[in-house]
Amino acid sequence: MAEELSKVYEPKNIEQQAAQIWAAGNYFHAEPDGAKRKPYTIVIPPPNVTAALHLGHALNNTLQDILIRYHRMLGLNTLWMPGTDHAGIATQTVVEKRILAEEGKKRTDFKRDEFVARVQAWKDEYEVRIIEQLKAMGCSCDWQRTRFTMDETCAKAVRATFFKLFKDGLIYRGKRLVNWDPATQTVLADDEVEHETIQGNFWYLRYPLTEPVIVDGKRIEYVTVATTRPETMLGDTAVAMNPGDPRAKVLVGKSVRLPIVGRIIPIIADEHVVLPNPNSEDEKAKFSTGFLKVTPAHDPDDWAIGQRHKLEVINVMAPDGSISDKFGWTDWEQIKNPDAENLLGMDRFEAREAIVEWFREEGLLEEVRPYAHEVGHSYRSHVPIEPYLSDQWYIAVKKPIDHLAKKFGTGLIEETDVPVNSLAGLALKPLLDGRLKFIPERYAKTYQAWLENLRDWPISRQLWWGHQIPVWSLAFNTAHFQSEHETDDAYKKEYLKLLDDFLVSCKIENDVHHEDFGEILDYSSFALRICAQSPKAQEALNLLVKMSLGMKRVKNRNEDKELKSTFANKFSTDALENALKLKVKLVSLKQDEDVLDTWFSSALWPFSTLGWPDESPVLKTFYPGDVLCTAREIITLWVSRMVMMGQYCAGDIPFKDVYIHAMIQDGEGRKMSKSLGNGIDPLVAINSHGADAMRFTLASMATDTQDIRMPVAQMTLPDGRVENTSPKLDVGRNFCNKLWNASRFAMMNLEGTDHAGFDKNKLAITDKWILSRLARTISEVTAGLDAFKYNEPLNAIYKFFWNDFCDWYLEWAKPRMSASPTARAEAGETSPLCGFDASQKPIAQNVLAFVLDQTLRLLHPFVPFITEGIFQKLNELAPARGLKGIAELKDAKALVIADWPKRIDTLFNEQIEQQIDNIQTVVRCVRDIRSRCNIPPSAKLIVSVNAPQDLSGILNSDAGLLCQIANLKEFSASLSAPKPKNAAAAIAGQMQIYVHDAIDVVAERKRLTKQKEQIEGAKKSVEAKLANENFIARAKPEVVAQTKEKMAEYTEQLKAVEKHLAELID
RNA sequence: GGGCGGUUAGCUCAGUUGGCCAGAGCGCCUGCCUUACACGCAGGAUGUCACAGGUUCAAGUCCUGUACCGCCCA
Repeated sequence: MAEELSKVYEPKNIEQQAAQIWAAGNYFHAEPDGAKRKPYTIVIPPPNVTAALHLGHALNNTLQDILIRYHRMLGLNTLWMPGTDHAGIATQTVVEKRILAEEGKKRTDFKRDEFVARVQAWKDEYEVRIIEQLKAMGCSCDWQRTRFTMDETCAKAVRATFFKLFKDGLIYRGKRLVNWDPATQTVLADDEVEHETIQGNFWYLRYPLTEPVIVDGKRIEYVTVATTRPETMLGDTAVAMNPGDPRAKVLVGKSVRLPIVGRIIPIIADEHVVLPNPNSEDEKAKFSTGFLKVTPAHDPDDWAIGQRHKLEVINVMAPDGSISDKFGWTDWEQIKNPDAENLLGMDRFEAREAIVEWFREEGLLEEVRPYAHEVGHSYRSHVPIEPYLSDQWYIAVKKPIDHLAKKFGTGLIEETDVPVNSLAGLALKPLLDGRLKFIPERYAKTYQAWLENLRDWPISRQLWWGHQIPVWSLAFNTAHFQSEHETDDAYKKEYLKLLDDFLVSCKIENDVHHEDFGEILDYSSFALRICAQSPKAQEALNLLVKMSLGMKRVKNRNEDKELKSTFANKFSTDALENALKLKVKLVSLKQDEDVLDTWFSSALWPFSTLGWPDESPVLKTFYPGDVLCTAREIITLWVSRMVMMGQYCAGDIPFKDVYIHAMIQDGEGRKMSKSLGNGIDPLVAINSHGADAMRFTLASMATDTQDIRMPVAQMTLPDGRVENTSPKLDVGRNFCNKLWNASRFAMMNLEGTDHAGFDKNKLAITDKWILSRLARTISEVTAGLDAFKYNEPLNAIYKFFWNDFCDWYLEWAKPRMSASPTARAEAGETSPLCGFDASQKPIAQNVLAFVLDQTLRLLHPFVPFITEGIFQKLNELAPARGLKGIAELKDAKALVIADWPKRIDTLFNEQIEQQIDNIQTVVRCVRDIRSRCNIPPSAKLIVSVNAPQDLSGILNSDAGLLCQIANLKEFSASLSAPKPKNAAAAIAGQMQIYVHDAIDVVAERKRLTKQKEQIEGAKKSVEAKLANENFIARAKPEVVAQTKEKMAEYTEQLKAVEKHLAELID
């Protein structure tokens, strides 16, 4: 059977095989077990359904899988919750692009639900691909629990949370400047704005003062503002200057007449204004006049100034970026003049030219200076972004929540303006208390600083793809009541009564919450907003919406009739009656068209996926979770919000540890991206090198730095495609191949292993040595994983497996396991020094099986497929693998659920490790001489060693090991061993090693001279230390002692080298 | 503008609390198809630890400053 194993590791087969075993055993599935085992939970950062996974995802998920598999083997009840994110704007955008490219249609050519269906189809396709990719990477997620941020389970949590927030008064509507793309007429998220440097101008415009003033004896008629966007001056509502400006005393409080427009606007004082300084390095100071035109509706900074000074906000543009009086030019009626009217309808850039020209003609254009500056551009249409004023929904993050005061306390968090019982406080406090930890620690700062300076969270997006905001606005027409009531309050009372009757008769009064009256939409109506939590309440409202529309469009009486009967059936005839009563008084009723920010649903992910708000054993067992593993750009966007919402909704932080991993870059330190074409597709990596190889490479690169570079190289695949891969992947593949072959070799020798024949008293020194090394490795790997290290434990296993186990142990074990003494004799093993003891076979076999078994377990979290494959074969060949009296092992059907190796302190053996180290040194010296003197490997040599008595004794007792591995025919060591004539000599530690009959004098001299220089160099630095009185006096005693020992050793060595060199000259 | 990193061999990176004549893998050079592995074996060469100061008996490691590269937030 062992012969069937291929000579080269072929990942495909073994990946399939292992995946089948895991699936058949359903090992990834977690169920509550009544707290028999400690639970361990990780929720996946749900990948966007926008696109397939890239290498960064591969890293992210590999690291999570390592943690998950490790903890599963530790025996915890381990859940890795998988799923995907709908990624609102990103996904909608890709789909829009594709539809435009393939069908020439725009989003607005579809009805909303038609378009959403198209996005849904995209999502279905990519969700499948993503899950397949994760599986191909070996991720051991609980696939049965796979969630999607817009599925019914998650939607329920979204509704419940929104409702809770709404009820707690944390949700409100407010105005905000958004990134507006006038070409496609959509809002863009900040990260969809690309900053480009533009060669533009500063235009210096004169604004005449309404009354001239005298400053320092000079009469001033106007102030000059500098702007890069003259067209926005139409919306100016103030001119600001720094209060520190010497002219401010006189000018602040005065006003100017805005050219073209004629609006009288005040001069105000604001710290934000940069003082002019023509010699400054600071560009802003260099170009500043000290006067800043303030346009709150068209610039974020000006907006802030406007807020501080309660300035009027005047929007002079239409959504397409043209100058318009229709979208918030509140004083247009007063302004209206031919010069301004001329500008209406002009594109913003046309208007810019026209306005500059106007100023020039009027003699108000003081100067034009070229200026290079950053301008935000739409990543979609590439036109400059327009900051545009619009209404948005917000969550108040610093508002205290009364009913949480009992649990979380009240008051401000020290040195902040964040109330403990506000959303921001709920997220910040656990960090300060040490309950929430970041790894690496430095990222805690990012988190903390963000929360401390947090502004209210805008949660609405003008998109179609996402969770539609569950708020319905009603407007009542006061005209309907005029005969009955005289005061507003009386109207309100009646509206409320009508509404309540409706809600009660629908039995949804507990599922909705409405804001107080108060917002006046226009002179003839009042409005209120209803937030509905349950699908039932939403249905009632939506039916009411439809009925209201039907009423107005009398054309379809059948439809209207049908609606009514549907309503009556779903609710009751009573309810219908109330609905109709209500309907009559309505001017409008509609659901808010916006959707929620994607991060809103993501924030709930750690508990929405577990079925919250339903209290179930699953939620109880697996929430709160343990670790979140993600990238650093997500700390503020996502991590903070999960903690916030976890506390607010589920009453506890969603995880204790946040592991932040590095970002993968290409060899030049650039982000991997589609546009640069420097990305690596994980599936290509898996196909070319194997999933385990990819994981190995990624994990070995995972240190706590912030970036990791992965040189990208093109490679032709077997099917002829040319794809990006990386030479770094070879590292992993080579390791897997080594693992494969060493295991193959081991298994060739394990057939018929006599487990009972093991006797711990017969362990060879090499057995004790490899077990000591193993014990060390187990404790290093375990400690490393517990500390969220990946590269260190992997390195430790790599060294152990390759440099100890394969390079030395296997070589030494070969003869012990070979068929028979006769066979060995035939193979030329005749030296009496390499004696053969038949009783050694089961000892070597059992140790070999044990060490291989333990190695597989240690490696499994990193390279799950190959280790599972080998483990299965090992189970067939050597089913029992413990070492009687040393380490017992429990059987495991599959490695994925096998026990993690236990620390075996009794196996540590410092002395034996030292002993083998000496032997290895001798062997290396012999090999070095062999290589330099061109002695063929096949030549059997005679070697003697001059070394202190005790060391000589040890070497002599291990002569067999030396002979075997260095291919010697004779070996001896003694205190007084002389250097034979024609021998080459090497000096190492306290040993002088003589290889007899190696007579290349030239090579020998070269070698010894070099060694002499080396020793001299080392001696010199040690001498210098010892000559320094301060060193003797102040350094730690053990360091001084160590240095003295070294000094003695170097002195001896130098003597020996010099002697050998002298003899050589003779 | 604020914050956080990085700069160590040709390349990609380790280097724990200062004790190091500075390590690994790849690449390079030499010799090997040695019956597990040429995706391998054996051996070898390779560094002003970005720069300038400082602290210390001792600095790649700690402190200050400079330069360059990168990321995040405004």
